[in-house]
Amino acid sequence: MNLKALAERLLPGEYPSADDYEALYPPRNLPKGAEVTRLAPSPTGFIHLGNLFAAIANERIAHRSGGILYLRIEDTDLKRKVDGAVEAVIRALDYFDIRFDEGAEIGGDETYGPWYQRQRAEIYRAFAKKLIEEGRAYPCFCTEEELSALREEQTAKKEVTGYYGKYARCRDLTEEEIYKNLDAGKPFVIRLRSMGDPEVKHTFRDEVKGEITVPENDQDVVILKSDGIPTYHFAHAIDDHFMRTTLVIRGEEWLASLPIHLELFEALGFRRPRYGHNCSLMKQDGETRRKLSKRKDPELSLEFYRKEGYHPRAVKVYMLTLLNSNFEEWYLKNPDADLASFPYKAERMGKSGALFDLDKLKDISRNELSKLSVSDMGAFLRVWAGEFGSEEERGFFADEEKMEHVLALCMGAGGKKRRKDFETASQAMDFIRYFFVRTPRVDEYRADPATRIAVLEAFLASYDPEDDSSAWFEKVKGIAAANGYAADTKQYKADPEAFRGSVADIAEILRIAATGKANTPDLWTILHILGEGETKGRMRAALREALTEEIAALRSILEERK
RNA sequence: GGCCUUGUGGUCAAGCGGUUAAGACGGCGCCCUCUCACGGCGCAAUCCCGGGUUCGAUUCCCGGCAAGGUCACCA
Repeated sequence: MNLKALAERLLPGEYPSADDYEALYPPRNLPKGAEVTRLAPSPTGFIHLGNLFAAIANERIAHRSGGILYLRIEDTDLKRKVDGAVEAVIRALDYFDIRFDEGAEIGGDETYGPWYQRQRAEIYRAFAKKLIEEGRAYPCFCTEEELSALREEQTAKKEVTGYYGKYARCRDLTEEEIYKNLDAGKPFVIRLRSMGDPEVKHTFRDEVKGEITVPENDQDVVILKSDGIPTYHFAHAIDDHFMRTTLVIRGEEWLASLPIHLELFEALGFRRPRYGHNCSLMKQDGETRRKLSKRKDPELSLEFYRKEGYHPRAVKVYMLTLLNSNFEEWYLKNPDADLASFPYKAERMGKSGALFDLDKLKDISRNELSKLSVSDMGAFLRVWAGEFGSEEERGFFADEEKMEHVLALCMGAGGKKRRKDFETASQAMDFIRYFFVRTPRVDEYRADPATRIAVLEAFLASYDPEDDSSAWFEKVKGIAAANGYAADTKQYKADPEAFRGSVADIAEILRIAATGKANTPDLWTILHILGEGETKGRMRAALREALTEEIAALRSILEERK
């Protein structure tokens, strides 16, 4: 068979030679040990936690080694294209401090571009043509119906499905048959003529999994679709070769197609990059665990974290603790270090899928937020409220000085002991709400209305906004003593029978009266921030409430006596 | 179903033939304390199962089992 003529008929025209391309995309001039990694999303614009997970790994490895991280867009499947998607991906990753050195929409050195696969049609065809000339690829005229019939037949016979060996019908078409099909205008795809035998296994060193065994490929996979666009597999081999990728870190769902890729590199005569297949994020779903899915799990969307108001650094730290088993320990020792200084290692990546743990993320989030300065926290919350908050919440920022005092209190700023009251921006805004507006009571009083009346009246009578913290608390103790409560907890614990309770109970009445909550940061400071008018107003409102309850109680007693 | 991968407390995990089997989150308890948060201390909880190899296996080998992934002209 005249392969040269067949190739010309299938893919007519002059194409640059392999050597031309080698010269066009020369090996990169990088220091020894520098890794070239990439992110190669399809342009759906949707980037989720799983993508971020892999992105962080690729970014760290490239930049730790003094190498290059680039962005390639795998737009070979038209159905997936969404406008503005590439910008969205770049923006989403930038939020987590992931910056590309080159790639689609990045600018900079154009040597290894273009980075949109659709714009690279020529190079794929050139190499497909070369493979046809060498007898390593051939046209296939099978229709989709024929292929699915084949699949059914194989399934029924419990044989491996696919286009291989004796099932690869177009593999041994005669020259005459091929040209007859071509003349009839039948659409065709180009398939690899596989030389492998799946019974033959090779051991392969994966950068994250270690030694793995991989069988040879025997599938005559499609390399060029009928529209002349390459499949992922073919584009991967050509692009990662000519973009001079040194290390492909990708999800372990690709492990199954590794044999195909290895054969492709071999057939093309390319030296293959190293591979690292990372595990995917899992989620507990009833009895079993499964890969986090875009449709079922809102927490997979990066948008979820922005809406909830997780700090990007918290998400990144959590990803890193899952990604590198020694990160957490390192971070514990270097809590203030730049994340970029962590010695990231591919071999320290987990081999098995980690369950996504929201509790852990929340803990990390509390820690990260507590490290922020008051002004950074203010800025973080303001930006969040601007985008996701309510009108009311945006109003909280009107009085900057007050906001600063509130945040300083809730973060324990200036003091020796910092607080960790804030978990996310949305939770924080809710947490500080009572400073700005009177909120409905969320916790119940333990004390009866009569006691509350006595305590609140005594408080109001003795309240002096000029009191400092200790003078103020002395008064509270006085109120406790006057009402049969122990003035300090130790006293109460020593002899619980002797008292109705302790200062803690008195403080609780005042706390709920002022904030609606039984648990808050330091009460004196809160009252100080609220100011004299608001403090008295809230105490009086609580007093009225207690009086109303008491009157109602007395009435019902009266009713019973009648 | 075939093939590949993985299997240490509820979760993330260290471990690389001999350890009281680290640490973190979560849970529980105690201390600190006007509540909470912070901080401190402590407790419960783990080597998937069965065979080997070995003086000795969580660790090495074999066989099960379980979980995950994958079997497209999608990536």
